This record gives sequence, structure tokens and C-alpha cells, in this order.
Amino acid sequence: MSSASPDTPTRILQATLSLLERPDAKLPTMSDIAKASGVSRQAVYLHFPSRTDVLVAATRYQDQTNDVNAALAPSRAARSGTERLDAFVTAWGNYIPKIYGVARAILAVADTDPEAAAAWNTRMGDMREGCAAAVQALAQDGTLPPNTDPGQATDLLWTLLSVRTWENLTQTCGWDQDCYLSTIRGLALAALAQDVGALSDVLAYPQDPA
Amino acid sequence: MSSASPDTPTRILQATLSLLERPDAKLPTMSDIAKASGVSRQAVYLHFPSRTDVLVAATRYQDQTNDVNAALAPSRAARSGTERLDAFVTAWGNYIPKIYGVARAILAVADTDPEAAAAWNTRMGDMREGCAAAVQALAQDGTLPPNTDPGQATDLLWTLLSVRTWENLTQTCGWDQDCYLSTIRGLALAALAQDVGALSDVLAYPQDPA
DNA sequence: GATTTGCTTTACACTCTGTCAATTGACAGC
DNA sequence: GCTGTCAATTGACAGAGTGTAAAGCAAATC
Repeated sequence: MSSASPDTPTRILQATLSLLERPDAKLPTMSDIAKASGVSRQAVYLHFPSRTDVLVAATRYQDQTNDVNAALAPSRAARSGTERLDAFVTAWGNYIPKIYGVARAILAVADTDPEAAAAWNTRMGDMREGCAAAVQALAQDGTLPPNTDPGQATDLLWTLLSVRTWENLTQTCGWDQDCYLSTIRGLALAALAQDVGALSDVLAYPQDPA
Repeated sequence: MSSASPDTPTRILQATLSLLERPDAKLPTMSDIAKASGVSRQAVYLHFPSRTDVLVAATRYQDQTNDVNAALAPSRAARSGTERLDAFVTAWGNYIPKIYGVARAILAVADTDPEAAAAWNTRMGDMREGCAAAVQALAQDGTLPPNTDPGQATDLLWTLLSVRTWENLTQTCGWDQDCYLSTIRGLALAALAQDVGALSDVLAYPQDPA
């Protein structure tokens, strides 16, 4: 496939990703990025106007190589609304760990750089469409609780599935991925699909497989 | 009361808070803080070793003047676990808007400065105790779902009540405070107190008071 | 009156961003 | 072979910001 050395912009993006995917990654400077790419600092500016642009381009490159659409395909194929919700939560929830390194960096600069914030919002806007589609499927099934506003339901699902929520539970609280997934799934099914049973045994002792 | 002009450190903290509480607040520089305090930039360093320290001290000062403990008192007085959970969600949920300006600043620097991250974690650790107490009260009532791990239940409540979750729903999605409160309350009661009814009509059209 | 205390002013070292200009090296077409 | 052109390099620079350091100043304290 891509055995030939890729062009410089691509090499820069790959190097940036490898920096961000280190477990103890700090926000890389342009010098860090250049050094990791085996290229001069100015060469980076030759291809990307600012550090924010490098980071944003890196996420796009990552979405492309990871083929996020393929990962989300199963949820689109689901027959019932409940099934669709379940599949979407699983697919996205399992995608977050792959993008977390880059997401962390963009979120960090987004706190001060409006351009980065806009780029991140666009990206999360795409994800929101998946949420909206799941809510829509539930509405068609009549599974949504009565009087539910689809927009609000989408907002809630979108928030439950946010990178920050994942970060809180898995990174700060130390939950493992399965525990995170089943909890969020249970919460989403209970709140949006009136599936009460979805919450039982979700917060059960996981370290104690009796 | 405090009619006499307060000492310089206090004036600096007050000025910092007033900067951070502006709706369009950017992360203030040391110069910004000095200017707002009516003091030279070096005077700020005379009292606080770094910007992070100013921000951290500002949150402590704010907790003190707002008397966060008094705000959380009603939840401690609650009789049943369910009542306690409800009161705690309401109290903390209504406290977040007051601290959001400062919280945003600390969270922004926490992304790169470990010292700020540690300070914020300590602060949220205090809040977590309130979550743990509510969970404990539910456990004593036997209201908690079977096989629930109290630690995990606390983590979940703590995450639902995080500033980031509030930010997502009210700032990014534009929810009003009441809508936020009733949704989180419903979610918490459903997940931790098996109160299924808590979720009905929570996501109902709020702009349409029929 | 001498000293201490709190603050000011000025200056500096350092890091990082982003811009600019001059230069090199390779590779194409003629 | 010569000439453009393109990619990249080197080196320098301005600007913003952090944090350190030192000398001076003025009012309160002893």
C-alpha cells in the first residue's frame, strides 16, 4: 500500500498523531512537531499556517484513516430505534479512545483559540447527526417518552457521548471501557427509550466476578 | 462590613473574579489582572508566585464569599436518600453558574498546567464527597439498585454534575437552567434511586407551556 | 531620625508563535 | 548543459507572555 515514503504534509500529520498518542502527551510546540517529522520548523509553516491548523488537519487525517463512517455503519443498518441507539452508543463509545489523544489537544487549544473551537464544534456536529438519527428512529417507533422534544433528546445523548464525559469516567475515575459503555448505554436507553431494565446491574461490582 | 478598602491580595482576587465573570472572558494575562487591580504587574507576583496561583486562590476566595457549604446544607438535612440526592443535585446544579467563569479559566490552564489540574481535582474532590454522601444515604435506604457499587454510583453522579456537563447543555446547547436541573435530576434519580417516573416529561417542549 | 514594609519602575532572560528573506539542491524541459 | 521551478533549509526578527531581579520611593513604625 503506502510503502513509499509519503509526502511532507502527510509525514507531518503522522508525526503529530504519534506525538499526541503518547500516553503522557503534552501539547506539542511547532518545534516538537518539526523534530518528530524530521523536517525544519519553517517547513511546517510551509504547509500549515498555524499550530491549530496542524492539529485540526491531524484529526481530519485520523478520521480518514480510521474510516469513522465505516465504524458507524452498523448503527445505520439497525432495524428498530432501540437497536439503532444501542449500536450508535457502542460504535461511538468505542471510537472515542482512538481519537482521545488528538481530541485532548484540540480541546486544550479550543479553550483559548476560537478557530480551534469552531473546528471541534464542526466535528462534533457531525457526531450530533448520528445522535439525531438515533432519536429520530426512536420517535418513529414511538419508543421516545411522551412529550419529548427531539432536539433536547439529541442534546442529552450528545452530551452523554461527549469526549469529556468519557474522559471523566475512564481517565479520571479509572473505569474500564466496558463499564463505561454499559453505563452510558443503560442511561441512554432509560432516558430515551423508556427501557428501565437497561439500568439494572449496570453499576455492579466489576472487580468481583462472583 | 467590608467598607474599608481591602488589602492588596484581596483586591487582586476580586479584580480577577470580576474579569472572569465577564460573559466574554478570555484567559487573563498577568498584565490584565494587574491593570484591573489598579496595581503594577510586579505587585501581583509579590503576592502570588504564578498566574495559576492567582486563579486557584480566586476560586478559594469565591467559595469562601459564596459560602458553598451553606448552599449544600439543605442536602445534608434531608431525611430520605432520595430527598438528599434531589437536594444535592439542585444545590450543586445551581452553584455551578456562579463559579463557571472561574472554573472555565482553571480548566483551560489545567489542560497544560498539572498544578492547576491538581488544584481543580482537589476542589472537585470536595464536591465528590457530597455525591458519595448522597449515594450512601440511598444505600442505607435500600433505594440503590441491587448489586450497585457505591464507588461507581458516586463516579456517575459526579460526572453528571460536572462543570463540563453543565457547560455542554447550557452553554453549547443553549438549555436554560431549569431544563438542565430537571434533566440531570431525572437522570440521577432513575439511575441511582430506581425512580423511573423521574424521567417522564423531563425532555418535554419547554418553549410551549400549554 | 532610622528602619521596615509595600509598592513602583525598569530591565532582563526565556519560550513560543508567526513572518521574512536569502540560500541550497534536485529535478524538469528544452 | 542551462535554466526555471519547487521544496526545504538556515538564520534572523518582531511580538506576546511568563517569571526573576534590583534599585528606588514613600508612608507607617519604632
